[in-house]
Amino acid sequence: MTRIGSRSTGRPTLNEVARLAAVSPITASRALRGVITVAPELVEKVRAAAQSLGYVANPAARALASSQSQTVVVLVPSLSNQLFIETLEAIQDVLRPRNLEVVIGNYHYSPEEEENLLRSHLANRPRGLLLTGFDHTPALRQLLAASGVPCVHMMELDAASNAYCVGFSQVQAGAEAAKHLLSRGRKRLAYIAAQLDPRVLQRGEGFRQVLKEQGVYDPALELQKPQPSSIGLGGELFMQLMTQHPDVDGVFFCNDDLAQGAALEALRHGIAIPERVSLVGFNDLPGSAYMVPRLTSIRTPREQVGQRAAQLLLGLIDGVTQKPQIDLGFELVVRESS
Amino acid sequence: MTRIGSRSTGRPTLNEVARLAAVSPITASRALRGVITVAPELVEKVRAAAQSLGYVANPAARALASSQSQTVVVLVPSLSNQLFIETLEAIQDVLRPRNLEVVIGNYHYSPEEEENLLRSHLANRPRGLLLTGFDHTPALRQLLAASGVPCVHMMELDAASNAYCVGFSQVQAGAEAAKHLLSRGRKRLAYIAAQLDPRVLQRGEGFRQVLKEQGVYDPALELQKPQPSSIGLGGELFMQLMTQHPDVDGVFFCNDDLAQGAALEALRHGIAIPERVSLVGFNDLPGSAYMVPRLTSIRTPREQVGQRAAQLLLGLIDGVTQKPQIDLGFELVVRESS
DNA sequence: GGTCCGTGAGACAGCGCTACCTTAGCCCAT
DNA sequence: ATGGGCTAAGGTAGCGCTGTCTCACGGACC
Repeated sequence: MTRIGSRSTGRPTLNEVARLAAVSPITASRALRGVITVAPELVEKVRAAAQSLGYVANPAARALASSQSQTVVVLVPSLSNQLFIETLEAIQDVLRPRNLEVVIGNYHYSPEEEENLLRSHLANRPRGLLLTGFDHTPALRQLLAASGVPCVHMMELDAASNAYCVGFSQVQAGAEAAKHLLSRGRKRLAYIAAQLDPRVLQRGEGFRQVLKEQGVYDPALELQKPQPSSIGLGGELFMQLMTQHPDVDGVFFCNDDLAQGAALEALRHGIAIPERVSLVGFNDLPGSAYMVPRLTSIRTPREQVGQRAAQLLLGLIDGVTQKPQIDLGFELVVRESS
Repeated sequence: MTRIGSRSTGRPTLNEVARLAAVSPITASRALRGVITVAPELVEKVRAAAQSLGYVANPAARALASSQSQTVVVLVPSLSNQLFIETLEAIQDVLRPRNLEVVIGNYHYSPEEEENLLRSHLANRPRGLLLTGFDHTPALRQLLAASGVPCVHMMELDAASNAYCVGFSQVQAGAEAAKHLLSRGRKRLAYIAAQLDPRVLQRGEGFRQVLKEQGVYDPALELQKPQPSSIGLGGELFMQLMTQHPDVDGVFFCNDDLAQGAALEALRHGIAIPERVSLVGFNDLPGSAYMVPRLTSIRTPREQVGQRAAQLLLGLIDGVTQKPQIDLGFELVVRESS
């Protein structure tokens, strides 16, 4: 039994693995990482030794020595929105097999909180970053540039910048909703939005542009609230709209939970959907296909965004040149509500 | 300009802070951590120096030297279930002010995946652990005991073990649902469940026990499916049940999404709720209060579970003796569906 | 007036790993 | 036979921080 130093953690170290495998510590390190050519039989010996000791590398020591951790930081504005959960799952599916730990940061739609989160997470020297959208504080941009850590932005596109991004055009998606409602012969079109993040504003902008082009835009029919979107709020805003503007015959919602709440409230008040008003939601969240009536929505490729963003990031980490912009589009799913 | 070693990261170190503050590095370390008495004026000098250099401590170096990181690992079976999101948010709210980083692990309802996650996360020497329920592999229990890391179990109670836990009695909650339906004069009671995790099984057990006591238990009226619960599945199972057993007059669902799907499907098929069948859900998820009709449900204290579990863990970390079991109860919320 | 103790500050060494440089051995070309 | 280039393995020296021991100092006590 070797004497264990008072500050030791008591668990097996790389040195012990190396001793058991009768190689030098550095060879053991290389064998386990598989980075530099080590004779196959030595690799096998080291692997066996590590296995038999139950060796697990100390990430802190590794990070300190290499000044780099095996983590990827993902910052999302919310976990309550099912949207980001599906994206996160897809990211994990891509990065876990590469032994990268996914660290999740939730900044609650606050750019300042996002900046603080990034600052503290950068201290861990992550291998890569996945950020949501482009709405960051100037200080965050500086941190990002100074850190030199590869970064991919998700959910939005920005042809103007040369940043790496995976997403779709929120403006076009909003426009698509407007065109669809117009194609159904609807003329008095309203926009109900909450949680006014940049993407929601872009959707509204696309919707508005089409209405203006067709000469049917009425700013009085826009109901935008900063609070988080929810089923309850959707019902409330919808009834408010229908009371103040009974002639409205089509509504676009920035998120499906609002549309679901509206559909339920319409049902409760006997407002015929789609006969009197057509509803179009956004994101095609799980419940929408089962509402009464089933909701028309714009399905957004959130899993693919996560998957492709993670793959793009892996490429950047490996130093492979990558196409900076990936547009994954969106899909209008027409159901009974329109 | 001091020469920077080739392996240096280029960012300010504690040594530089100490030099600027004209104290020894160890004093700077103590001043910034606030652990041992350092003269207040020195603390101030060190703080100012750190501030002016933009110093952020290197967590890897700190973890290596102290063989302890500033993280708390939370393992949850799912992120898709809104339930755990609210718990996670509450945990973060308690631990972030204490400068503990919350690391989230999702094991997708697989005990084996949970074990692997814990194994890899223990390598980081976390300050504490928050686990969901008591359904762990034997190897996980061993890891846990061997690690000596403080641990709190969430969502379930287990009076038999001496483990720390914060939750409520799933069995009693199921029983409560049965009693409520019986109190409404219902006799042919069914149980619809999916995602058959231990907590779902316990709810079913409580429900079943009451029915047996009242002599109205019929095993044919239990519909249990292992796949994830969802609105779609709830509608499907409900219609299947009503087709095969048209005399059913009350249904308890293990989760609200199933109940929501059932309510919508009932609406579509003209099955009168609650006149013909009463529905009782579980968890009181966001949409349930807005369904048509509004759903009766059992509200579970998920935010409080997160909050109290985190607080209990903080106490354990600080070495304060704690009451091992915290029962937060649940609340039957009666609405239109029953 | 000397001893003791408590307090605040510093010196030293090491946590476990990997970057960097060096060395040993081999093959091929000359 | 000799030299050069190449590959595989090892030696050395940190990465940046903190645990542990030591020391200097001042006040309290006999």
